[in-house]
Amino acid sequence: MSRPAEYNRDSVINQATAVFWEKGYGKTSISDLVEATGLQPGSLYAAFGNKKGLFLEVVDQYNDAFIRRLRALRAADGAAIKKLHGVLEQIVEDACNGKAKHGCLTVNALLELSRHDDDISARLRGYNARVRKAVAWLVSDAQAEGDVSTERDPNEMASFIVNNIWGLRVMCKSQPDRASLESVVAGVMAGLRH
Amino acid sequence: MSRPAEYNRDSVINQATAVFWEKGYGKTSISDLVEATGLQPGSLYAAFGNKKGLFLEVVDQYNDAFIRRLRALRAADGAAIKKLHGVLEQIVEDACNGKAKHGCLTVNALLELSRHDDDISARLRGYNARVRKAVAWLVSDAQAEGDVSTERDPNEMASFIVNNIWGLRVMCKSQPDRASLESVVAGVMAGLRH
DNA sequence: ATAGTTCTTGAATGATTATTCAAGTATAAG
DNA sequence: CTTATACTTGAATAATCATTCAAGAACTAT
Repeated sequence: MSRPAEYNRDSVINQATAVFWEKGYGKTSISDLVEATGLQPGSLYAAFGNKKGLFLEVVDQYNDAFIRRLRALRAADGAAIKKLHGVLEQIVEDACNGKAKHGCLTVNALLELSRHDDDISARLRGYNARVRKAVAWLVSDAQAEGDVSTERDPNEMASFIVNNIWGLRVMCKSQPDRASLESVVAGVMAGLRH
Repeated sequence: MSRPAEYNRDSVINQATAVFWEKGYGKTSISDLVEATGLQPGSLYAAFGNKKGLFLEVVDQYNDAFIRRLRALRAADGAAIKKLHGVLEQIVEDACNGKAKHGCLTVNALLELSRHDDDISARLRGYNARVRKAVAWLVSDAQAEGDVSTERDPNEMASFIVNNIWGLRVMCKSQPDRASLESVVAGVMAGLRH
């Protein structure tokens, strides 16, 4: 019935993710995206509407991946407290080996755009709520297993954990030493136990 | 010998601070700064070199003010643990009453520019170290007063506190409820005690 | 083979940007 | 008053940007 598209939508999004992650939204030009994806401006606009539309799909895919990881973690074997510790350690590890030198796409986007763009800030707020929920389930498990204080609500403790995750993702942009990051993790674990 | 300048340098920096804080670096145009300061482009460039030069002075002034506040706090009367609690509560309060709806100028700048600009990221790294030092002194006082666990180094505990400060300043951009923020503070205090 | 549909191309558009600079202006010293 | 010096003005410059669109290309169904 019609000419088939030559590109694969998911891989275009992945290629765009790399550019947005490295340069940020404002500093990524359509030219950059044309170069990274191999699509001409016309095709990009036909497929995603505009620059913001493409960015929203990028952010969605990125966020969904993180939330899926958290949910899969809950279903896996092992103590919940170790899973929580592992999430934080992974962030520290990524920060140290340079994998996170661009920080977190979501946090970057939130700080860059939330002032100017209600679509994006609403989407990121919703994402934040889902992450907190996923973490709260892990906290709840850990409480049931006796590894986390039951004095406070799992949702409140999840806020505390997520706050530290976001802090770490800011911190990792200033090339910190591992000791500083590890002491953040130690502080979080101490805060959870009591 | 020459025509005297009609502007006051500090008040120009203050006016520029308001614009950069609200709009971010990239979205602040020279036109915005001309409007806010009353200086024409030529005068701005004569006084500050370029947009980045003005921004650096803005960031320096903003950071120095926060560090001065921390140091003054140490010299003031009262228990150190209450001072630390007060710093966090102030951030929560600002986040709730909308005073911090633009977040933290420094964190915003770090995330927006650290990838592209070594001058700015180096400056912000130094600033981070000074904040951590000032907080570490307060932790050290609180340990001496018996309100904070002595099991860990004051510098490490300061990293944990600063991480949460940065987290809060990210969080406050997504219009959170007060309960979430308060539970962050509760988590930090629990982490310090044990 | 033809018609219909969708995809691709990439130059053109119009807006916005940081920065420069030549001309004009105000002050102080001689 | 004259001259030297420094500040102020704001239009001009040259670059970059997101977006559009008309023309050409590829595929399917009939």
